[in-house]
Amino acid sequence: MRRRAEELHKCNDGEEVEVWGWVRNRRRHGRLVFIDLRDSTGVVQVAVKGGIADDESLEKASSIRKESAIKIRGYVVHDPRAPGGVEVRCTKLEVIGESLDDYPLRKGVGAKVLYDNRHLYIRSPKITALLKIRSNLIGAVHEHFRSKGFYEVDCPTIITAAVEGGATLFEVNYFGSRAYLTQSVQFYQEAAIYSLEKVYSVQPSFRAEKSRTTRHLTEFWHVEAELAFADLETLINTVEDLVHNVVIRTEELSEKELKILGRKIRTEEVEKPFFRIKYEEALGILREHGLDAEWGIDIGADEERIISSEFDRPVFLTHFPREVKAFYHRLDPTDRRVTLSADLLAPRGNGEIVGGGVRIHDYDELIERIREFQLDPNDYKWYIDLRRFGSVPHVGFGMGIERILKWIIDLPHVRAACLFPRTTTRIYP
RNA sequence: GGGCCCGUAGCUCAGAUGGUAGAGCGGCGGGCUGUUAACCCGUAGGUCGUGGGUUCGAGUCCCACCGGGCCCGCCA
Repeated sequence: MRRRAEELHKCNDGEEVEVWGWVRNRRRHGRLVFIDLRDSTGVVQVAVKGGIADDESLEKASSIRKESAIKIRGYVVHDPRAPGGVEVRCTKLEVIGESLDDYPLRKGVGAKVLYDNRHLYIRSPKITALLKIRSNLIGAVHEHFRSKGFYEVDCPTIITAAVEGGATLFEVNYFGSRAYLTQSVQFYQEAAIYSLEKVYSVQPSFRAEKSRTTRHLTEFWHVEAELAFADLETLINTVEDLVHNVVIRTEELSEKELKILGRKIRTEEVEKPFFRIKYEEALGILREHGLDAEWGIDIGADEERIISSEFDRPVFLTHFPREVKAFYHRLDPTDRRVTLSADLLAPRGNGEIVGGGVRIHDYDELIERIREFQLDPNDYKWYIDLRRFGSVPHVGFGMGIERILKWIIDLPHVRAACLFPRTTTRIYP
């Protein structure tokens, strides 16, 4: 009977099993060969011994290359000398798909080799664990939104006008006319709330900015949501619930994978409530740290680090000046210098993980803000049109999957959270 | 767009002050029935990223380019 690597410790001594998988490593001792056999559930040691296995199997075990796919027939033995306390004594080894060359990855290879061989590197137990955690996290996002009455919508990724600015879009030749890859599905979701009221999506966004830091990807997975009949307070509570529940749930689902990675998700970091400070208060904190924080400055990486190091839980930064936020942010009716916006900073200098705010629902205010940013209202015709037919106050936000992962499992770079990352310098494999 | 750093064997790296190259791992051959990134013995493998310059002589100094990494701006 075929067994998975992770099931073998539950088997009785002497139980006959088949294990199918890939040769992770091999150690030869003459007529005794150890194979670390890997499948999607883990790694198990196979002992191929002369006298137990037939000579053909022993010879094959002795010469087989790393990452060859093989089928082992044998019996289970609990043996303290085996890693994990259990191994399979092989009676018959069968090759399914042999490695045709020496495997290019081994201990000690550098980041470039690993990313050049990402198609192979993702087989490693650590990357396998990481991909499972990512899958658990995205599952938790869907669980959360569905339990809160949101509908999932699927929005186009080929668009004609920018959401943020103009300079950071990837251009696409669309049958001879100019189109772009989307940076955000926000505008489409804003349309969808007039049908479904509460919507969310998980899909890729594209940013062409030539940013080369450990927090940037040119293609990243974006959780976005939009809510009708909502204000800033509702937005903040919605984001707080989402981040709290998703991190807690991911930790629950990923116990085994976290052990493999040697990581611990600090669930105490997502205890509610998160901190909430206004832009103006943030300037005060910066001044206490000796910075010349004038009204109107944007909160950059250095500033974010200072602010987030003041708190041991995530911090909402709200009420940014109108000049530093995109045109669609609603101005605060009680102080028109600022927007009703909220960014969420992760602890320990992990920076912005969520950006959101109240959207402008008033027709005239939207036109005014588009002009203020020297954009052409004709580029946003249908978006503006939404304000002409039953417009309601609404809010929305975007959250970066890879940034959440980088934060909660201490990754060195957001690209480590991707199956095949896309950065300014990497589009292959 | 701005700043800093790196490129030497398949991989990870060492090669002060200029004198034409080394180690470990991996590969290959041999040995080994309890290893855990196995070990032991032997062995092959490099126009030093590319192009140009300085010099009697360049892996080493200078310039340009290519490839990669980090930080900032910008963002999730």
